[in-house]
Amino acid sequence: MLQEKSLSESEDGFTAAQAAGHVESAAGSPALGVSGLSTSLSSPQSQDPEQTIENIKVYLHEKELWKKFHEAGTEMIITKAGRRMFPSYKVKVTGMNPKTKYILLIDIVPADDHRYKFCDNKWMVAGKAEPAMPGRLYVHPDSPATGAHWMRQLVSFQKLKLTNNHLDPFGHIILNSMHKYQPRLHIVKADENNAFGSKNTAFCTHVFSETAFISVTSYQNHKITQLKIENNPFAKGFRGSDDSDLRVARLQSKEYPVISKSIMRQRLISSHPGQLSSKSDLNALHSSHQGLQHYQYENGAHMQFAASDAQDLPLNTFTAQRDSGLFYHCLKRRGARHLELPCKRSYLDPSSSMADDHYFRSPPPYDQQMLSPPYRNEVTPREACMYSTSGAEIGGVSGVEDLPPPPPPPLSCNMWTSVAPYTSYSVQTMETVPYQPFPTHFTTTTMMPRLPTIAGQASQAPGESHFSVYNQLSQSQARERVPSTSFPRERVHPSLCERKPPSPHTANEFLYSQSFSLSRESSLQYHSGMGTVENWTDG
DNA sequence: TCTCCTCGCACATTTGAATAGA
DNA sequence: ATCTATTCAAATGTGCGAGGAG
Repeated sequence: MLQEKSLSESEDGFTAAQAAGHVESAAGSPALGVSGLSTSLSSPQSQDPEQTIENIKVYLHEKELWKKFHEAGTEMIITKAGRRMFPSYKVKVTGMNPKTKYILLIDIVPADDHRYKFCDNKWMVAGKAEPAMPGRLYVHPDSPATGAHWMRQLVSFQKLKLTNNHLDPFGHIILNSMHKYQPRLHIVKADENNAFGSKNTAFCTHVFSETAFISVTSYQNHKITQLKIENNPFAKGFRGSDDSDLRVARLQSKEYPVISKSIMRQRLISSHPGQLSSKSDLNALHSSHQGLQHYQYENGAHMQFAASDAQDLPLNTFTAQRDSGLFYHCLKRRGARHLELPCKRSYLDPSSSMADDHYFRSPPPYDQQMLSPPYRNEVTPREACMYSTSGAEIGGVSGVEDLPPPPPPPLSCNMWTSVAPYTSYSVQTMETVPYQPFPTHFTTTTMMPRLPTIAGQASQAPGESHFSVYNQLSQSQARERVPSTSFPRERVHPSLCERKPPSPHTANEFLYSQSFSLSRESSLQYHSGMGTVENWTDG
């Protein structure tokens, strides 16, 4: 998995905007059973026209499952300690140069600037979004690795975690609850230092519209709960049987199975079918986006987004909201499973989406919202507040393997940054809520595991983006460094909950932060500042 | 009263160390 | 001594639901 080290110096920070070239669409491959959007930037470094980065194609794994969730309105739980995404983000990558090293990373950007609420069994705009959470990147732990490695098997980001803890010390991606987000996959060509800090760094971005979701602290839509339980092995305990129903009922000191609140809510909602039609722009959360979007980078590079197999995508979703007059028998565990309830018809009913498309044609599709003209927010002053290690400057430093491990990240200066909403598309929308400006910059923090070296961070001039580097702690490691209140689980021994300096053993995992900037004019632009990430080695 | 969030719980899977056997 | 397979406990990942904050 890991490759040979390269300790030569790099020159500059990650300057994506310097990566000239264009982007082309990538069609899904039915043979692979996966498909998705694909965007890429060509690189001036690319020598082999057959192996340029724009030839990389990415296919979303378990797309059918994603679509199921998408149709129901995907929700992702966020917790203080961090929660994995389910379905997990897994992709099949092709078209890489087998010998070239790449870095794969994910960021999650706001899909719009709204806050939502789940009302009358549908998502509705509840106001303006909270200030954007500090943008963070999740770098695949295998990064950097050769194209052969990435293409050998599925690339899984299942360990990515989402949190609503603004002070999260673990490097989890920080989100606001009840907000809509869009994950994006970035493939960055590693430079000679196995980093992407050099000039002419090539990268491409891939967006799968069906992976968009609303972050919640508890599930709002019963359909999503059921889908999670049915598909997530860890939730198997909530899959009921008659026996288990009785067992649970006994555990709950009830003679008979009970009906959960969610079932009751569903029942209530179902009894008011007239309220189920939706004007929420979230209704469109799941309509497919077809067509190609073309973007120009400030350096002249172009980018296109293509719904590679948009024909496979459902026209829309939130089936429950559509079939207002219909009922289905929903099953509920914890006592209520196998009780026939007057809920709406099953969301698994494949015919439902076909029959009820018209319910969603009026409101702007969710995808279209994300395709809406970008908006601009204030750039928060916090953006300039970045954690800086005591190590060497990021830029142009090599051989930092010899540096002592950096101090643990403070609770969190660099985390207060703004995040640009997802603005990858720019088609007109029927959105009735006017878009607000979106920030010209957003800073992201990158987790860089398995890196044996660490580099410091250059000071940052106002308005400039940069990288900051510090230890990325594994969950267990991090638990040893934060107050126990962050981790209610009893298994965390109190004595382990004190903050303490990272040991040399933990120094091989790093948390990088970097800044991207997005400009309204170019729809999607990546700027780099003075900083750079150094020595992404294979340790 | 309502919405949203936190926390502890039970249950399941995953992981990794210890052990046995070839 | 090494490698592989098995076992088992700990760690981790789930949704549920009570209760609290605002």
